[in-house]
Formats: sequence, C-alpha cells, structure tokens
Amino acid sequence: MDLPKKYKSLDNEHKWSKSWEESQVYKYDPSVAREETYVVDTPPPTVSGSLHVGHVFSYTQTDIMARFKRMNGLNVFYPIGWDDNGLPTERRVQSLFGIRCNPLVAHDPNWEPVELNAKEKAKAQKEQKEVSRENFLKACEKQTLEDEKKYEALWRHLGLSYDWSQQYSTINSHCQKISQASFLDLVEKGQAYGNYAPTMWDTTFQTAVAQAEVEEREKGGHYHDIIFQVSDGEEFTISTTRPELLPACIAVVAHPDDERYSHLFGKTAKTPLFHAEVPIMPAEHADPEKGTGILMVCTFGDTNDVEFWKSQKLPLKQIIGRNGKLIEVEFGEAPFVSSDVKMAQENYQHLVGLYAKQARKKIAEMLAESGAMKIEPKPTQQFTKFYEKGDEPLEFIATRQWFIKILEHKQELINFGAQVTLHPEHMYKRYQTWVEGLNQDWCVSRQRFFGVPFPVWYKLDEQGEPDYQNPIYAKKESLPIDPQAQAPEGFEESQRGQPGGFIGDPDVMDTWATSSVSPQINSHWNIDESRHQKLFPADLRPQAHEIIRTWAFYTIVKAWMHEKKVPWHNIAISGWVVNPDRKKMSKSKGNTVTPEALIEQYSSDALRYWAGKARLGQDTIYDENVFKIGQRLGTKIFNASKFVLMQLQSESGEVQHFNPEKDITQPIDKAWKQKLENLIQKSTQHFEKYEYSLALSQIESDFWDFCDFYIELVKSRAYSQKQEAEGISAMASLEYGLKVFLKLFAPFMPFVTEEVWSWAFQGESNSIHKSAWPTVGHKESSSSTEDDQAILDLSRSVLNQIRGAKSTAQKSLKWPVSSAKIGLTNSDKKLFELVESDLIKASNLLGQFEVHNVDAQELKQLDKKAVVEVILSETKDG
RNA sequence: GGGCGUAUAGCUCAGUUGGUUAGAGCACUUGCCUUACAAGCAAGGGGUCAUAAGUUCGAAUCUUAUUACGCCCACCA
Repeated sequence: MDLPKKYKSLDNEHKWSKSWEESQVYKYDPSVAREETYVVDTPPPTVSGSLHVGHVFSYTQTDIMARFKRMNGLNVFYPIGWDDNGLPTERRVQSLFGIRCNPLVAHDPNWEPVELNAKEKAKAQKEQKEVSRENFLKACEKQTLEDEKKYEALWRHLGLSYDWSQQYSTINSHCQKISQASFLDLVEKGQAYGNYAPTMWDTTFQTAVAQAEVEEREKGGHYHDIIFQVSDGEEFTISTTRPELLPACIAVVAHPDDERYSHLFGKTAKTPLFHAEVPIMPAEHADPEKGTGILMVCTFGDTNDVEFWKSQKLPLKQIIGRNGKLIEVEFGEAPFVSSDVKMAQENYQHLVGLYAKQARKKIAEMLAESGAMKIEPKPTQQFTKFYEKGDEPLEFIATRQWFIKILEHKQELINFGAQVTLHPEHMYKRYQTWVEGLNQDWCVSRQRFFGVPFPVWYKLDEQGEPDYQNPIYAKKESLPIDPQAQAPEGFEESQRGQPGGFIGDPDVMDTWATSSVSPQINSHWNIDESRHQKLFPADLRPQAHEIIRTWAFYTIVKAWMHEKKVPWHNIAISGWVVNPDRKKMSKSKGNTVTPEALIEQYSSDALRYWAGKARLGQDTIYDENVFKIGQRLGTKIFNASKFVLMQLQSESGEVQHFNPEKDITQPIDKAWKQKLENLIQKSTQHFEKYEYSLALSQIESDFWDFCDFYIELVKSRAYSQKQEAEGISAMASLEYGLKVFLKLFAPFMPFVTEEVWSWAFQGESNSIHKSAWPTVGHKESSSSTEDDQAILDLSRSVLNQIRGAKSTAQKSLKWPVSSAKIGLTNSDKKLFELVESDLIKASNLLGQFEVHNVDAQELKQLDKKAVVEVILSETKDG
C-alpha cells in the first residue's frame, strides 16, 4: 500500500464530495420503518445572494447530529430546501435589474432581465423600470435558480449530508400546492378568515405585515402641544408626536380617574384647523403621568387608537394612503364633518400629497400660525414600530387581509408547545413569552408578487363590485392554482373583471405561511399518506433563536390546526456567530467573511470542527484561531493514521486486521482499550443529549493522548515483535484505537476520516459514514477499571519524567539513557513490571530500571506515581 | 419596566450529584529535525473562578443581592 505523503485538504474534499454525490451514501430509504428513521426538518435558507459563516456554523451543527444518527443505524431523512419566495428575492431582483412590478403593465414576451452595473444600479434606485407581473416573476425565478446553484455547491463542499433528491424550493409548485392546501384546510376548519381592518402597513413595500415581523426602533421625535377648545369655551392642551394626524382625530381621551379632566367627559372638543367636533371620553390607556394627561385618538397613530376605535365603534377617518402620503379627503361629508368646512378643506389641502413626515412639519407651522400651538415642539426619544426589513415607520391602514386565528388559542398553543423539547430547554421561555404577548391574529396576506397566491376568487356583482363575503375557493384537487391566470369553476377567463364575472385574489401569502408547513412539504401531506405517516412528525427542527416567534411558532400553529399533532419532537437552537464586540455578524453590517475563502485556506473539516466545538444556544465568537486548530487536527488525523497503518503492515506490505477482543492481550493495551471504551460511552451520551461539542472536546483530547503517549509507548513493540503475542497485541490495539477515533471524528470531520477509512477499512463498509458507531463490548472480569487507570498513569508518569530530564538537558527525546532508578510503592511494582519493557524502549534506556521502594506518602507529596532519576548517556550513540 | 442567558488564565472555552493544590487549546518562554506529523514533539510560566453576603466540615459549583454584557418581551401619546 502506498500512502500519500502530505495531506492536501482541498483536493481530498473535492474528491470525496464528488464521490458521495455519485454513490448517494446519504440517500433516504423509504422502505425502512418509522422507528428506524430519523427525520430532520432542515431550515431552508433565504436565497438572497450568498451564504456566510453564520450559516456554515449552524448548518454544520445539524449535519453533525444527522451523521451521528446515521452511524447509529438510523435511516436519516435529511432534506434541503431553499426559501426563495417572498420579499427578499423581490428586493434583490429590483436592485439587480432595476425593475419594479406593476401588474397593470402589459406583458413583454421578449423581455429578458439584464443585471445592471454599479452605476446603473445607483441610478435605477430612483427610477425603476416597470414590468408586468409575469416578467417580474420570471426575473425572480431566474435569479433564485442561479443563487441556489451557488448555495448547493457550498453545501456540498462543506460535506452536509443531505439527500439531494429531496430538494425543494418554497416557490415551486409542490410547495405552492401544500401551502394552498394548508390555507384551504384552515378555511374549512374556520381558522382562517378574510377581513377589512386596520393592519400594520409598510408604506415602502406597500404591504401588510404581521406582528412577528415588526421590531421597535428608537428614534427622535417631537412633542407638539396643541390647544383644543371645549364646546363651552374651556381650553385644554394635548401633547402629541404625530400632529399630522389631527385631521384624523376622532376623540379626545383622559384617564377615568383623572380629576383634571373628568368634568369634560361627555362634552365635545373642537380640533384646531379642522373644527371637527370630537367626543371627550374616559379611557383606561390614558396615562395621567404622560404628556398633559389628555390625548387625541386618531385613525390611526398606534395600537391604542386601533383598540379604542374598535371598542367604541368610532368613525374611521383614513388620511394616510398606502404609499405613506396624505390622501385627498372631502370635508363636510361623514366622517369628515366640520363646523367650518371651507376652512377645514383649505387647511387640509396644504397637506395633501405630502409624506407623513413632511405633513408633520407643515402642520406644525400652520398650528403655530393659528395660535393653537404656543410653544416650540420639544424633542423626545420614542420607540416606533418598523417592519424588520423596512426603513420607514409602519402605519395602521384599513385594508382587506387574510388572517389566521391565533389569539383565541393562546393558552392551548402554550401548552401544546411544551410537548416539544427545546435544546437548550430554557429557550421554551421565549416561545411562551411570545405567545402570551400576542395581540393580533396572524396576518398571512401580503400585497406582493413573488409568493404563493391565495387560491381564491371573488364574484363581481352587476356594478362590478367584488363580493368579499362569499369567496370562491379552489378545489383541493386542482392545486396549485394561480387565480390571476386561471378562472374559477363555472367561469370563463373572458369574465375576469367584468360585471357579473369574477376577480382573482390579488395577494400572495406571507413567506412564513409556506415555511410553517416545511414538515408537511417534506412528508407530502395530503399527497402521499403513507410517506406522511413515516415522516411526520419529524424528529428534529434545527433553527436560530430569533425565529422562535415566527418559524417555530407558526409551524406549531399549523401542525396543531391541521392534525392536532406536534410538527417535531425536538428543536435544536443554534447560537449566533458574533464578532469580538459580541454583536451579531450580519451581512448588512458588512462584517461577514465568505466561507469559500475560509474553506480553501483551512479546509471544510476545519470549519466543521469550529462549528462542532460550539454548544447549542450559545453564541460563538468568530475566531480564526479555532479554524487553525481544526486544520491541525485534520492533518494530525491524517499523519497518525498513516503511521498506525504502517505499523500494521505485514512484510509483504499488506495492512493486517486484528480482532480486538482476542488479540489485545497485554495489560497496557487492555488498559488503553478500556480508556477508549469509556470515551465511546461518554461521547455517545453527550451526543444523545445534543451535546456534541462536549463529545468532540473529549474525543480530541484523548486522540492527542493516543498520538503523543500511547503510540510512542507501544510502537517499538508493534514494530519489532510482529510474530509474537506482544507485538500482535500492540498492533491490534493500535488498529482498534485508530478505528474508534476515525468513527468518533467522522461526524465532525467527514473528509479526512473518509480518506483514511478508504485506505484500509472498506472491507467493513464502503463509507465510514455508513459504518456502525462504536459500541462497548462486554467487559472481561479479569481486568478492573482501576488497574487500567493506574497502569496508564504510572507509565505516563515515568515517561514524562524521563522526557523532562532530556528536555532539561536540552537533548533530543531519542537520546540514550545509560541508567535509570525508579522509586515505587510496593503495590505498584507489579504494575510496573507489566510495562517495563515498553518503557525501556520508549525512553531508549540502555539496560534495566533499578527499582527501589518509596513511601506512598512521599509520592503523594511529590504528586507523582513514581520517582525516576536518570543519567543520560554521554554520547548520542550511547 | 418584565424575563432569559452569560461572566473561570492575555484570548477561546471545559469543569458531572458541592470534595485534596481549578483544567485544555491558542498565545508566551526554553529546548528538540525523534522509524507518521516542524502544520510536529518535550518541558515550563501564567487564574483572589465578576463583586458581596449567606448555607456547609468543605463552594467555581447551592441561596440571596449587586455589577457588566448579550438577547427576548412590553400600549411607544
């Protein structure tokens, strides 16, 4: 056997990722029973250009677990998907090609998306070319396909052991079918409903957003103190940060117990500039401590306004349009009543067409001029709701949306979620807090384009008005459908938009509406019942902690609503990769590193080592030193394996195989075997608790001990006594040790271990990744664990002291020792005899040890198992 | 404002049901080309376990309080 000289990780990794692809080692076998199957619900990464080391980190952690399960004989179902539908793709396509979707524009069959250069992109930010829905979707598809290819290449190079035949993308027709079926099932079960209601609205993307996608940001604002007049002539001052909503004021409220204002309840107040009579009412949410204690309610400034408006059935004065600009309204007609219509209209015309921010400034001037605002606005810091991907504050705008009922199921969902085990467990708290704090049903419709359409149409009456009360739902057998392109049953395409005809629902689903059925997408729910039974619920859902409130929660909601089942039994929460300043690494901050370059420099195995060293749920500081350590470990595995196999070679050069149970006969070898069995047990236990990182640390440290201590100790016996029991025992033990380490390392470092495996062990299994995880055989009664430990400790102590003496004398480790005295306790003398010859050879002692007695007490004080004094030889050759 | 988590060597982290003198790797120091590996090997220096109090024969570990950092949640006029 010819062994390669140097380890070239990159070549090796290309070789094996290609080989695994060809041999399909990671393929799921549908014929295997559920009990012997392990199902992973892999997160489909958002397709948005490129993956970074944070992805490498968490995806590798899951792969490590999957590989462990596979080696434990389980039939692992490990799919991969791409989350390509939704806003991130639209945004990317808009900026790459400088286009914008306008459904009213005519389709151009000859149009092809062309990527712009940097200069053109900057220019296109202001003026995007409008293209038809069909053209826009084509551009999205083209771009995501391209990105997905890049993603796949990286994942393969990293050695993620997916069954690539199970690949899906959230925009494909299979996912559309499942998403639409899920929606229709919820409609049928009364859990989904359409409603016209004020919803959080992003004015930039012009779409509704859900509570889970909202984040608060601190931002500067100003208190404006505005004077209102009561009908009887009294005046009071309200304080607001949003004066531009004054024309939308529908009431003025103070706390019921606030004596300053309680005499006003029941009266009306007149808004300045617009002279609308609005009721003065008590409201619990008014905080006497804040501002002036009395405030205006508008449609809509915040959630309080929405709540109050709803509960008091007040009129709706919508003045903010979908694009965030103030819209035209007609004063004098309900709800825009005014005691001075002409003035109100005139004042309002100054605001029409302005963005809310501009209108704020304008109205402040007008108020100051009119005398209704006597003091300058005072600056303040306030928290404002933003769409997590948006740059402008959200508005509440009344629109028609689809919702899923979650508010009325809060308690059930909290209890139900407890049936899933989170790793680490304390992450359940996040789930619980989130569900408890919910205050809106899940809004699942988005006014966007690249997504799954709602399988719904509306009839048009004779006036051409849609009948939203009686939607036409698609038949489940016909899914997936696109109501913009297909007519409902009983209608012709020519009736689209015609009075007496129909229209398709224009909206698409929230991305989460699709990803929340990822377990069902994989199990082919509603399509292949027997497959569904085998793959649902899944065993493991890996994900990050910031999406417990979205992905984990929504998936639980859906599984519960559809089948009253948990979607999976475990959730593994990965930590974040953070910079030394403990801030999350993210692309938007420009502080990410591309994985490809790191792989080339350090190897995939090294990056995987880094990921494998981190515990679930704990953030990891990005530190390239850890890659270096992983890289060294890979090289060491390569070299040590090469050396061990050299020891195992017979005279003809063949690698010999041994039976560890029979051939390991020498006490020190048995002791080492015992140590390995302890390692196997410990690391298996860690793995079973999803604590793979603790397993890795232990495996790693024992492995270095194997190399630097045990191999050194027994190599000459293996080398020189090949025909005798002593030599055979050493060889058998080395082989056993190597095999155990290769297998234990295999989930973490699949490439180098596979390479070594291929040199000598394919007789057991073609790939190490399909070989059996090591187990512990029955223990022989003749050797006790304590003796095993003692003999290793004693040998180590003696060897260390001799090495120390040579090191102090600045001599090389092979320098001969002309004589050595060893002090031992009486009881250790027997043990020493068992390893004496190995120690003589390993330390290059010329002759024998002179043994004498030492008091156990004395040894204890020295913290040594034996006292060794050596005299080094005068010359290198003895 | 409420909650969760973290705090151990210069850095990154282990430390089991409380049990002698708290560990590893990196970095640092001093050596060594040794039958695979200089991407290696050997030897060595380095810590008041965030702070304070308590429980205990005994605390890095348990309790309480405090501080710092990270995260999640909260109605944000």
